[in-house]
Amino acid sequence: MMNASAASVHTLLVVEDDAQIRDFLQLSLRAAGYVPLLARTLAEALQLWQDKQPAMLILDLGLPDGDGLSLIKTLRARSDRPILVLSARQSEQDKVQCLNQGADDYLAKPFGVDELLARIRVALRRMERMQLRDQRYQVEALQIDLADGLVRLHGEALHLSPLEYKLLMQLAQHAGRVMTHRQLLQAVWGAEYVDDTHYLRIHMGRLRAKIERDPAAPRYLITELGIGYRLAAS
Amino acid sequence: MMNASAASVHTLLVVEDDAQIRDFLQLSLRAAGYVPLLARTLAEALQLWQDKQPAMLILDLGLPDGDGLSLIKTLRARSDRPILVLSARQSEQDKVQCLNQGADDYLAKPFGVDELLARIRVALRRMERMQLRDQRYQVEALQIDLADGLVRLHGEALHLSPLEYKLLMQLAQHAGRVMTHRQLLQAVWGAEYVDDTHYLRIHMGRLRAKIERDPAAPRYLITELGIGYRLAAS
DNA sequence: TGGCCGGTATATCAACCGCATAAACGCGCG
DNA sequence: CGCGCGTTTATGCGGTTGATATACCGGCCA
Repeated sequence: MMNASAASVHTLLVVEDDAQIRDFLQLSLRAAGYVPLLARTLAEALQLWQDKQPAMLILDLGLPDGDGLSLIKTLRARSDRPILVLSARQSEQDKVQCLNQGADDYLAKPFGVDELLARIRVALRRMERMQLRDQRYQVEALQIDLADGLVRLHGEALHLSPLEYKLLMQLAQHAGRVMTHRQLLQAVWGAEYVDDTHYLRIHMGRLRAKIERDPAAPRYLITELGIGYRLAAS
Repeated sequence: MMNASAASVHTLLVVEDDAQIRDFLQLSLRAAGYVPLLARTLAEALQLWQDKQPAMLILDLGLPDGDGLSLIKTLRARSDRPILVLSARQSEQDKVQCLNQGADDYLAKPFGVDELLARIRVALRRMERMQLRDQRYQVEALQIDLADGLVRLHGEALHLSPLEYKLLMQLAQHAGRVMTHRQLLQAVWGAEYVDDTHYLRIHMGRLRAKIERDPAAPRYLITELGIGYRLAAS
């Protein structure tokens, strides 16, 4: 059985110029089960944001190379992900300005780790509710709602096992493109199972039995010989 | 600063026992274009919440007639609307506890009006993105009124324990969609109970005993193996 | 054409894990 | 004290999973 917590590992972008605080944040976040990405400057932050697409931003104001507010505005324009601002400044005006520009929360230094973690949790919790909203995949009679966690065939829901569901979601997220055996095994079973293509065959078979009208001549779940599998695109 | 347009006038429930602060909040909020509803006690608050369905809750901790935390848990179990906590207590533990139980923000006294307004704006802004769903749920003989908190089976109201009620409301709010064990535990028991799935099983069983005609073959309360539960949609 | 072979699909079955249910316990409250 | 409710403990059941075995299918070559 796969690890449940592995599914909800969040990547957090931390923008902080002070090396000491940066280390402190890195350790705390990692200890709490997150994957922190560290940036020292706004430019670096923007790069990482686009590159890694972290779940949220933790931004320390007062960076050397520019105004933190501009980063908030920029990111808010592109994404709905949570932004939490840390700052040494206590002034109400600063807070109001940040919040108005699109920040979701503002935490003044000095703060406790526990409060920081709690506020991160709040932000992520809320985001998860909104996030899976309009992700939907459809080809012919097969329809996959990631939001509802439902898979429909000719309109009526069909029942998948957790593993089959994971597998199908994985394919649906890269619909139309080939996913290699290794990729699928890595994503569904974990890194240790990367070579056991055997598992894949079995469960692909079971998936086809439920999804395909004629499993011997699959219309949705295409096998790419010697490479992997692919979910047909519209 | 411009006012929110008249089209989006928001009703805010303010729970505050100190008359002076209450007046102050009332005036400030009204001046900012909101419609404040005032409550002195938890009972009153609960009543107004069900009655008027305000857009969010602003809760002062330390009320005379009970624990504010319980109100947070109760409301969070029934609704996704924002909860902002005000408190004289500065301790980190208080903050963490509130945030874990489902509060969206925590503002320690003394605070400035502008910051309060900014944080309210953030909460409402975010909420508007999430579309609230219908306040009534019905499938076949099962009918749930989220507004007045009534559950009917074949037309006649049936009695649920507070916990069963919370559980069912939570499911009804996301009717048709799978709710994970973690989500349900977080919403009903709190963030600390996120891993105790056995609580869920037991109380789901009791819910089914009251709701389902044949609990062994549930029609409304569907279990999604390895994932969570789902209230069947029409 | 027929046989071999790598890669792939299906069948069967046992072990295990997650789930449901029952029943006992503890606690607050009238 | 007895009642209602939430928690804890115990136990049986069924679905899911993965191991093993067997059948398939196309390409290649003699």
